[in-house]
Amino acid sequence: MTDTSDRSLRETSLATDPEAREPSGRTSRASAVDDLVEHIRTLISEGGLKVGDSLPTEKELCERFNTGRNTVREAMRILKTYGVVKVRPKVGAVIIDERMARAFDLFSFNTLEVSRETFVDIQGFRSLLEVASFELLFDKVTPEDIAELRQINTELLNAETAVNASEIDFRFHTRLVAVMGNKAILDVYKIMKPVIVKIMMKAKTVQTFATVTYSEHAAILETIEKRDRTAYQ
Amino acid sequence: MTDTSDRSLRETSLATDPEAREPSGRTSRASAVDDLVEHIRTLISEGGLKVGDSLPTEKELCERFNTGRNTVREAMRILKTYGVVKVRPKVGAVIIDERMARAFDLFSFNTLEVSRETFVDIQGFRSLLEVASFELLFDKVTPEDIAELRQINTELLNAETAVNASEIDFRFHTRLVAVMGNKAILDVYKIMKPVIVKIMMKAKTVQTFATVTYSEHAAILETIEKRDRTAYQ
DNA sequence: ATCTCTTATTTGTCCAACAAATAGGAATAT
DNA sequence: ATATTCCTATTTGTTGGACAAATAAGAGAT
Repeated sequence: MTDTSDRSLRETSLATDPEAREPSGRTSRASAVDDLVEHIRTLISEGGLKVGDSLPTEKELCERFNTGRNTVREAMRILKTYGVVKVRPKVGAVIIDERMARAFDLFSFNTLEVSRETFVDIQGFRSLLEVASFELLFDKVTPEDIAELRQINTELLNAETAVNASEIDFRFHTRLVAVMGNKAILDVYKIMKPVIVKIMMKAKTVQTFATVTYSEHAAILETIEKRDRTAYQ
Repeated sequence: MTDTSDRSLRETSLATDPEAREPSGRTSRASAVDDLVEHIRTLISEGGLKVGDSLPTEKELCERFNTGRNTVREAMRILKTYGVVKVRPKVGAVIIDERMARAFDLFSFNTLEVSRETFVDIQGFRSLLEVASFELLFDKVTPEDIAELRQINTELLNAETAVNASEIDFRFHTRLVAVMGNKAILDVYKIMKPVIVKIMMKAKTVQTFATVTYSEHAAILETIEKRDRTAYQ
């Protein structure tokens, strides 16, 4: 960059402190990337940057912190994964705050199989969520919502596989939750999708979906339409 | 790597589908890095890899998916940030599952303020959760639970700062949620802790915590003890 | 058999080049 | 003068190569 002589002695003057920089308290002293993330972090807080503000360009960050561009990119990649910045070509990195959504994204990363306990827990969580939200639905639901829900439910009759039916089933319930207009709840619900779909598929055939599940949905819609609160449960 | 001729035509054969690969449903078609993350993800699930197993080396990933090493590194950086892999020099990347810890890290990133919408949504979600869980509590709660809850509530009287009081307040509610014995709900609740604490602190002084909040908690405990379901709401 | 040292492999960082996207200005047409 | 189109410079996205740092595994010495 500015001078080409020092490859090995990397910036030591700007480093805050070598130890205990990692959030998780890793033992090893921070890498250049972790250092840089920390620097950018202080850059944001000390500079009083808020959502919507821009960060310096990659090149400027290279020069300012005397580091290579790939290092800058890896640091930015971390921030992007955190949901703290959003990067577009030519525009650069602007600060956002989608950390909540990203936090829930973590769980959609279903590389590991879901343990039986988690399975049960999420099932409980789901029913809790839906029962609780039922009260709210009455105040929020519109005829358009109901029409759309009925449409989705109809698709259930034409589903060819159980997997397909589960997806539709999930869409029905997601749409139901969406009526509440609470993004946090919707996010959580979406994140739990893989597990929920599994739950729905468990011990259900295509016929079951087309008959039992369909009827249940229809009953729910009727109940909502009539605002018949006591009929639920 | 294997062939040096094609710089521009990047592998299209292995790509699952270009659209709607992002969890958050972004519009843009996936970048090479996002593609690669997806590939590695399927590599893990289809290969039946579990915690402790190793991923291919960076070079092997380059060759297998016909991509540059920096792209591989950015993809791995995402996985590291997710808490799904742990990378050490010479050893390579081994699969871990520290997603929960990483979820907490997200909000320790306290440089940003929480946006107003998130604020409102979380508040709604929280009350929903707690109202809904109330029913379940009656069946699950033990005298030990109540004693512990009362102990926590007492601490509220001795809190010196609003921050301190908020923490205690959160601990009370967390403990309440914990009574349900549903880990999924508890996890979600913990993840939202920073936001919830902020909500609790908003427009509350230490006096408020010591009087109003304390009384509310006490009332909740009494209600639970009496199993007086109708008294709630 | 145990220890030490070397070596080969792998990740970490930097650099340079080019491709792709695009914001902003220049040139042109109306 | 205004609007449209085109061009250009800037910035991010991707690739390849080089070297440094860490270290697991094997070779060699005791």
